[in-house]
Amino acid sequence: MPELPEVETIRRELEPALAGRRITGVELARPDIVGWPGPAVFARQATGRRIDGLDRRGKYLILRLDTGGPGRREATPSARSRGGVPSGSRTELPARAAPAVPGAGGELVIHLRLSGHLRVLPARAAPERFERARFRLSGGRALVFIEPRALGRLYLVEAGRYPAALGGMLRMGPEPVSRGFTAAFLARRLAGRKAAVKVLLLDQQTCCGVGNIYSDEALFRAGVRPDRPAGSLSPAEVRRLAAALRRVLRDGIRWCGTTLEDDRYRRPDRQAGSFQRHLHAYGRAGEPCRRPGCHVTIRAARFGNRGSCYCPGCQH
DNA sequence: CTTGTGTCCTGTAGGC
DNA sequence: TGCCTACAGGACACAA
Repeated sequence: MPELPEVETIRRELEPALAGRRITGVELARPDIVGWPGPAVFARQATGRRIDGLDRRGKYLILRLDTGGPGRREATPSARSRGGVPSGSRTELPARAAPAVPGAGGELVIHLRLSGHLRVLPARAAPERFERARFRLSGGRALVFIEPRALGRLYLVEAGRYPAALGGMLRMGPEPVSRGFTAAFLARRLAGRKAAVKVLLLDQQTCCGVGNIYSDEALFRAGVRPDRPAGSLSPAEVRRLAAALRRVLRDGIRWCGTTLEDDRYRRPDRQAGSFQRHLHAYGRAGEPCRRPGCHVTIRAARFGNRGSCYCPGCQH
């Protein structure tokens, strides 16, 4: 499942292929994956705009778009349907100039949720299995959004102006790989809370970009059990946890993310990431702890309706 | 404000 | 073989 390191890997690997390209058309195989605004408005307003660069915030990937203002090239209308696609299963929207959006340009925000993938393919490539949306680009290629579970979402907003559907973007805490993410900040977030520390780590207001894999790994590295009441951590444990979060996420980026057998995450070029080789806790229930000298069996448990794995020998 | 639960969505795995 | 259920997971809505 794409968490911060996976989304950051995708951002880095897609940027060269996307930056400077213009969106010449949008096809929505599943209009309901558009979270904001309505699918027709989304497609119309995305069309014709240039991708200036890619950003990431937490698990959100952001395609920075130009203003769609003066000097914008009129997009080429394309009613040509692609071969082999049953008409009707796909909403083909006419490409038309969007009304100029005032201000600093737009953002095409993508959340991959649990199983979303992005690929850059020849524009006329046959539809991928589970393809939900396709952005045709200048230069003869297309950005394809593939999402088996259809929980992932696409949003189109004016830069920085997030609707309620994207309110999490505004409430999100500091980037855990940045200097703004300090032990003092984490301590404030955990102080006085009775909820399991694992549950709070998954809260994007506490540690944005963290999901189940990296929270389990950070807790392992910090030597803290996931079910500890958050407020019960000592200052030293909070410091270890803040450092572990930062390091585990950086390591995840260094190894280009975690690709498990279920293939829920792959890099845009279909290569696997390799952080799975460095996992100590996540997905290892029933296997022996990998820490030298510790052979305790990794245990599985559920907190806050979520699976967790931890080592009873290393985590207290 | 905090905490817990339900919802979305669909492929996969397991039981019988 | 085939149906059924449980499960996975992130984010949000809602209830207590």
